Amino acid sequence: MPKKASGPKARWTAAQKAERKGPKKPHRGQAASRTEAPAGDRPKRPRAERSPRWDREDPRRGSTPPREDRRRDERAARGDDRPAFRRDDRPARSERPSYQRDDRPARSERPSYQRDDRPARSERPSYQRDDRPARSERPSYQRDDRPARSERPSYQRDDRPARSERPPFRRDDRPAHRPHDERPRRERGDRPVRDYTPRVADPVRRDRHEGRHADRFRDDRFRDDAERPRSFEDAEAERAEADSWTTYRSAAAGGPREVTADNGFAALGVPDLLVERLARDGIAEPFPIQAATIPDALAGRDVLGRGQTGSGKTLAFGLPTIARLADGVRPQPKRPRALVLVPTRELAMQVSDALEPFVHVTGITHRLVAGGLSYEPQIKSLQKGVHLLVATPGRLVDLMERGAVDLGGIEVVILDEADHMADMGFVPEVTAILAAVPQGGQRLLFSATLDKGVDALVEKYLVDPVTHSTDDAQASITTMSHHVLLVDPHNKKQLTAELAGRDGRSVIFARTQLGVERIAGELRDRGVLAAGLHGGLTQNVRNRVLGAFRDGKVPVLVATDVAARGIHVDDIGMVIQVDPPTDHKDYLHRAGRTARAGEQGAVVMIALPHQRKIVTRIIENAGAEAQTTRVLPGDATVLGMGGKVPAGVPVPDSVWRPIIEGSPTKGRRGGPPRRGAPAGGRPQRSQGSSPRSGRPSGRGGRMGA
DNA sequence: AAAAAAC
Repeated sequence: MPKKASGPKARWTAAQKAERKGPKKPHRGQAASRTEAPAGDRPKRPRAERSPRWDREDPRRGSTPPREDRRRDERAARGDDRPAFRRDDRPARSERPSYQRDDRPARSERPSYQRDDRPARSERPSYQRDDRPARSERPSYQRDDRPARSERPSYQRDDRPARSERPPFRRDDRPAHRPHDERPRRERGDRPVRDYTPRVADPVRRDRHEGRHADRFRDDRFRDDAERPRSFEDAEAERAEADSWTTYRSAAAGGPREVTADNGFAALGVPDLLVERLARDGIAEPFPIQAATIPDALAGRDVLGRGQTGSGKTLAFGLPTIARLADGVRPQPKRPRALVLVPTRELAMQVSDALEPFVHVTGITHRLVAGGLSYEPQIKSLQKGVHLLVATPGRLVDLMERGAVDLGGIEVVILDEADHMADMGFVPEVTAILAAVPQGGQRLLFSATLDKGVDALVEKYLVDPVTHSTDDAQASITTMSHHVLLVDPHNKKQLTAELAGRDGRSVIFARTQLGVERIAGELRDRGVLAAGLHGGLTQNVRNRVLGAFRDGKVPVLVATDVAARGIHVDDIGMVIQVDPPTDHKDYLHRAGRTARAGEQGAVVMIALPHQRKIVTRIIENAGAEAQTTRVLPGDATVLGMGGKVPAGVPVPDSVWRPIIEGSPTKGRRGGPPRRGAPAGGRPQRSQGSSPRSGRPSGRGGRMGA
């Protein structure tokens, strides 16, 4: 085929043109070939070659193949297998329907309404009929770009009652929720720390706090000397006076209390709002660990805090963190600003509850994130935005993987029971979490037994930490008495029952989940109302058991080390250990369930003769001094410690089962559960079968070991 | 070495 000559212009003669045209290569649009051969003359193609569409017998089409098919046949006859859009036998472009002009984007590129396959207009939902007003003309709720209803905060779901119908706390204009700069300065919570220095030197305030001169108060405000600038000496003198006064006030605690901001917490730099909230609970003076760590924590430093069990560590890290979060900066969705990591779910709940009043009073938000609880509330409040997260590691990592939380906004991380969180079992999750947190944020590590175990974490994630250790005071150790009771194996169950049968609350620690179940059952069989607590139970049961113990419905809690750390229950008079703890740290934590915050308490180690050595060494390492006594059930030593010989009549199922299992409607389906069988919150780890499915008293074996 | 920590 001659190409266009590049030299002097050659022109075709008419004959040449006519020859060239021929049937071989007709011009586009001329469609010579279309009329060339009548359909009937062509050989019939084998069935397989025909258009599949045509093969479907459509009665409407009659016997003549449609035009396209005819064309294809003609092309095939010519041996022309070029694609349709390259062929020259189609009608002129302008003659063809728009969808055959070959210049529209591929179907997948076209907007849905140009794909030619949408249902008829009347079949389409109203928002797809293309006749609604322009987006900008439509009301906001018809713009189709707001998040799904379930994703929106409650106040944007369009179904709440009118503002005037709602209770005041749902009207969304409470101080904490007003934009930061519209709030009065007093409520902004962004004043620098030094603004929180005690105002004890103000005589007007002092009068008010003392409750004297109540009727003079208004006048006093305008007294000259109340306004007069004070000299440094004046201030110091008045501060000293006020200090002695606060001491007096807290010593004389009891009865309705004045709400005052002038106490030891204010002196540490704790914001007024928090100090006042503390005072409302009668908490006026910080514990040593709080006094030691709060100023550094408020200053933003990394802190390692080691304080006795029951010495108020939760507030030591909680107050400075809350103070920091109360700066008016609202968290973005899914991006909490601070994180408290704890090793057990119960402790997470306790920490969350303990911080609640202070979170509330500062108008910030916090959220418990732990396993065994439903995902939805946790995910929803994360989505909504929350300042402070109190979490167990497993669930938090889970939520990270689900994309429900982004730790990129975390400013403060607290590891409660930090040495435990640095244990092998926790390390993968804890490091995953710490790696997801921005570097350079504040880190607070607390534990009663903070030791070298955290060194690796400290090295990697902390910057110039300051260590505060207050154990030399040995506060809890001294209000606690330690005993080793040596007993022969065949007497161990009876001895345990007698100690547990004492008046008041006791906790019994055993080594394994099976041990817990067995001991709790054996105690009930001897007439002591006891309930087991361990990680093999559903969270429901765990909550109920701990709740019943806290409420006093069950006086004896039998637990694994799940309850060894941090769990606070008032007035536990005795800790009984039927299995020796792993090490001196576990001993201290178990022991620390009693003698909380200055109370008295006894720690009893029940040891078989062969355990004497190991047990003595553990207690020695713990820094305690124990009395070792050989005992028989019912002897003077046991009774002298408050032990009582139990009735020996089994506690009826009807008494203990409802306490532990709750209402039958909420319990497991399919009839009563096997007695004592762990409910299996985590199937892969729960114990396969009941440790004591038969009559418990019919089983031999020692307790423990 | 057990327990804890996610479904």
